[in-house]
Amino acid sequence: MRPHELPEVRHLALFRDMAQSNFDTLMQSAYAQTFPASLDLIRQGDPADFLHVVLEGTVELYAQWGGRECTMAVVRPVGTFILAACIRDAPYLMSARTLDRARIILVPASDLRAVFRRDPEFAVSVIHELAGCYRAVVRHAKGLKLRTSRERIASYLLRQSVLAGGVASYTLPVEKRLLASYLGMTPENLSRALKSLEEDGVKVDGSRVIITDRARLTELARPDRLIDGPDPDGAHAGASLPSAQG
Amino acid sequence: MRPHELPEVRHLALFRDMAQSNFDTLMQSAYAQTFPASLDLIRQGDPADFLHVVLEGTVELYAQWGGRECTMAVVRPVGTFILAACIRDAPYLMSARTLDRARIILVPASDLRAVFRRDPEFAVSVIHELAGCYRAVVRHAKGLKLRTSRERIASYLLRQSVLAGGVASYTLPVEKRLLASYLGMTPENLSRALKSLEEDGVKVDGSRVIITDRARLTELARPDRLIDGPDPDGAHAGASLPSAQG
DNA sequence: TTTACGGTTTGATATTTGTCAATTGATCAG
DNA sequence: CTGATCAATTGACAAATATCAAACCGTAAA
Repeated sequence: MRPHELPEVRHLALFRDMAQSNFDTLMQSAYAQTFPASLDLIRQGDPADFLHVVLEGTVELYAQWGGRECTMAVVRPVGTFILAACIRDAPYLMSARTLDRARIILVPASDLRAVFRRDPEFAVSVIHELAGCYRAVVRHAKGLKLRTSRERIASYLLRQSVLAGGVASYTLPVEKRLLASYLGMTPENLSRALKSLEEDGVKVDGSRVIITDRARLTELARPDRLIDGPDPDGAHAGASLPSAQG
Repeated sequence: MRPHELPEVRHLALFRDMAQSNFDTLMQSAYAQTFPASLDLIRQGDPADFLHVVLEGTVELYAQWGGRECTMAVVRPVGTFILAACIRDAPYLMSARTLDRARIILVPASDLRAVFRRDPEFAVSVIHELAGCYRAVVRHAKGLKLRTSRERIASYLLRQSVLAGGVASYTLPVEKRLLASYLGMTPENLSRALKSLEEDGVKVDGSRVIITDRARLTELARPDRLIDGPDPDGAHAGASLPSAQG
């Protein structure tokens, strides 16, 4: 692991409050590795051996069933994934692959479980992290069940704008087919819906998003803190796609 | 609280391992109450004041947005709900209402937070519980995104049969409109789909389910441990509807 | 520059799903 | 027993969404 990387990990909400000695223990058995783009990191169903921490690059969490697959979340630096499987010592529910070249730290799950049993501060951090992950997935499920495709797209586009500081224009952080899958629709459907949304205050040209009528878009998206976040206290940052992992 | 109730709570995975003194502290500030059917217990967006423990009866967790609503989970005895909101001291993401007359214990969230900070065993239990809740919602989301309506229904009917011990016949534990909402479709859609499923090995007459051709139904449902559960270690029971709450 | 590749868009079409309205059926209070 | 109520079903229809195929386009390798 590189010298500047340790402080970055230590700065994460998950590792911030634990005793230094325990942090050192965790990191001694951990190792960092750089992976090329489009590489499979995890196959759903495999036993959970390592907590993953993304230092650079982007990782997609996706699920498969019966020959189909769908994107569940995207993890960006500095974020962790598959915490829950590690804790339960259970098989991964999701697969993971790199989208870009990515640098990732692998923390052995067994050490993780040992440390939160003897470091109360770390246990509390894990609790907060898990509660946050749980709430993120509940939000995602709410969006899928309560909103139509157009509404999900509108909400997503508006939320990205807000996360970027309320700007009227920005670029999409992911490919459209991935976005479509994340939002629970086909690429074709997304493409057509985006075109139709020009009448509702947002224009998308390539990966460039331009909000032409914020009021109109907001009216359609009806943003809701209980779906779109963030949690009021804001214990962890909102990634470009709500990083609903663990 | 009644004398026989305390041991039932204590027996829950969440409270089983904590120090007796801390359990006593929690229960001293808690109080039990009996509610009539169809009563709203929690409105989404309200601050999380109490962890709820269902002792008797049934509670529905549901979400609302823009005049629509959908069922997210059903909690049965003995189970807890909205743990995550309590921990984060954040607003509830879901509403809750009784389906039957229900007896519920209310544990102040502030005490909860105080206790898991000083009782490592309890902290570990909370971690396990949250990880389990997280995984349950991920499963639910996977089902929604990867399966069609018919497949979700088939999976549900098959899973219920398995949970009941592999029986060929059983009665639905909830009303069909609730089931429809839980599975992400309209009651009309569920009704028609159920009829069409007679050709796929299951017959539903009123609330009576009869599996007429298990192999056929299994072929359609393609049950998957990573969606339908349970987690291999089986730390907590599978309720009639996967009780994906916290 | 040119080609090759993969993402994206578009068109035509089929399927699924939702909506609205009416009817049936079961349950329960009076 | 009877009416009221609400869940469940059914039919007709509309809307949303998926599928399949082809064309388009931007990027990167040759």
